[in-house]
Amino acid sequence: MAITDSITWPGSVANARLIQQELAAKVKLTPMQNPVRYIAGIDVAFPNKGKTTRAAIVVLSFPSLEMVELTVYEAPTVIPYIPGVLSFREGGAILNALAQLKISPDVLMFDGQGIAHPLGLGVASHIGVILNMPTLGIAKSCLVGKFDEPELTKGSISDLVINDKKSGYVVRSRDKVKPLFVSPGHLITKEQALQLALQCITKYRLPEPTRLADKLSKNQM
DNA sequence: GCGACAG
DNA sequence: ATCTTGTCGC
Repeated sequence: MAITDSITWPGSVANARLIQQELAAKVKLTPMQNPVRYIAGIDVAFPNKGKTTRAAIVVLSFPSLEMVELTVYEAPTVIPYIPGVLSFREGGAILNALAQLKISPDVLMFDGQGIAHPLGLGVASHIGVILNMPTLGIAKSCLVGKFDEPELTKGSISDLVINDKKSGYVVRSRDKVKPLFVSPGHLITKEQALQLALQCITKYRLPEPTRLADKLSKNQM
């Protein structure tokens, strides 16, 4: 798919936060209008002791969840992991990987947060605003917010509350596993993000898009 | 000052 | 996240 934008390190964490603040103001949680035919799963791994940044993307048909395309993009790692500014570490490689895609997905699912972020701009929201397309975040742990532990059975859900606002959901995707943190990224409602996540969960903890992207990023396919 | 902290 | 093999639990 055609990508014209890029993400580069702003020089400091303070500058990164300023940019996040600007972009966060552009996030729209309006209902996704078009039907989802293709959903992409995106994840990034750091092999070679972290020296290499490898972004992996899989495109699945929806709701059948059949893999129809996959791509990987590698580059030297430039930014260390700093909580809160993850998208600047992974964003560049993700955009380059997306540019290699032949099929244009209708929505992008990320391994990380959407708006459930200190400044309201997790990696899913950041990429969504830049590309002006629907995105959602599926994180494996909590970054910000309060929540009641969901029941231990698969399908149990509780609200993720940030600054007294219901911003996303905590989802038990399998019996007795650590819950997932679902939040909308851009151009999608939190309810739609939850429904998409639920429709992509099969027999594993992670939903198919990010589960397969994770495997691909680690050369396990 | 202290603790928390996506991947 | 990464480095790593087998192994315990459902």
